[in-house]
Amino acid sequence: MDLDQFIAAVEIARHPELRGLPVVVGGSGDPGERAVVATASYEAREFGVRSGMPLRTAAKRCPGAVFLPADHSAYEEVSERVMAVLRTLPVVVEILGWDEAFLGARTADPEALAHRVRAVVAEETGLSCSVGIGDNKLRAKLATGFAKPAGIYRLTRDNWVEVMAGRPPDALWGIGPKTARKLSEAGLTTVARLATADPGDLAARFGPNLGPWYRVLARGGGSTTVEATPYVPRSRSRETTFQRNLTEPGEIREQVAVLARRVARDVADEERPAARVAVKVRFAPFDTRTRSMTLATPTSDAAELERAALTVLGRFELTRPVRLLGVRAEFGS
DNA sequence: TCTGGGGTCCTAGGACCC
DNA sequence: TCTGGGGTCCTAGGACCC
Repeated sequence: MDLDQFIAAVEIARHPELRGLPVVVGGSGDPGERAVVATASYEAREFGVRSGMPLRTAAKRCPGAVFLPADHSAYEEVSERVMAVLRTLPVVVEILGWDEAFLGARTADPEALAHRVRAVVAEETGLSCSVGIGDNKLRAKLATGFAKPAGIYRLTRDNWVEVMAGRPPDALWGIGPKTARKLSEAGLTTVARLATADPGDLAARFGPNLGPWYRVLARGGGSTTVEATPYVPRSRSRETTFQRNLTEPGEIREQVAVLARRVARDVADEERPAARVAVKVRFAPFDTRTRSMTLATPTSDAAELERAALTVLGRFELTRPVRLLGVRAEFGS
């Protein structure tokens, strides 16, 4: 189940006068700032506005769009309501993000179940969603994409080859633009070709695990286990892109301390100590580096985490303007 | 006018140990 | 005078996803 234009839909629900208009959500709602599009309504997408695009670019492509600030807590609240509705159905719910979940079910009539999912979500939340049906999670996930918007689509071993064979490898979930380019350099320009590629050659090009895995993906393989077990985070992080680059070392240290204290609050909420601290520095124009250290003893103490972050920061040479700083805490295994 | 924020997992090299 | 094989941990970076 994947909610249609989720963030834009939440905004339209509470600002009904925006229905039918191009709406772009992202940053603090000022198209002039350093920020990107979180979601664009379908009307804005008509103008070529896409998620991840700088707000400035979106404003150029669609000057008439309504720009709204991202309101994370509002989206989280609506998302939780949707997930609660899904749990009232005879399915196992595995949350994949704010707007997505795997629904595990055995049924002779998956389309009937899918219609029910769409109807119940619409009745209880007013939101539209799409449902993909698959005989494993990969196929269900891809089917959801074909179901959009507001539809249902079935992708199984029966129609996998017919639907997928001629598509480029980055149509698969887990193969992005970089890997697609490397695959095409090896002559692997379609899912069909990747499905019959030599596993040894793939291992040599992409690593012992990833390489052969790509071939499995191309054959439509994947897990069928849908798990409702609550998600246990491996790390918590905070980062900020500054509207103006930082150049003063003292200011950089202060901002890292601020981020470290926010991360420490998140760590404390987890009630598990952090075992590792990493600092990210993005130098202008866009050169990103990370440094990290394993703590002598895992800790949740804010002062200790701040000290560790500043120690790691000290290993950077801060002679260039900084556009982003980030602090991440990793939990032990 | 460049390019958010919050995550996960994999890879590879070096250190270190037995 | 030349040196193996296996394992784990640490670290940095890359790629991908929502």
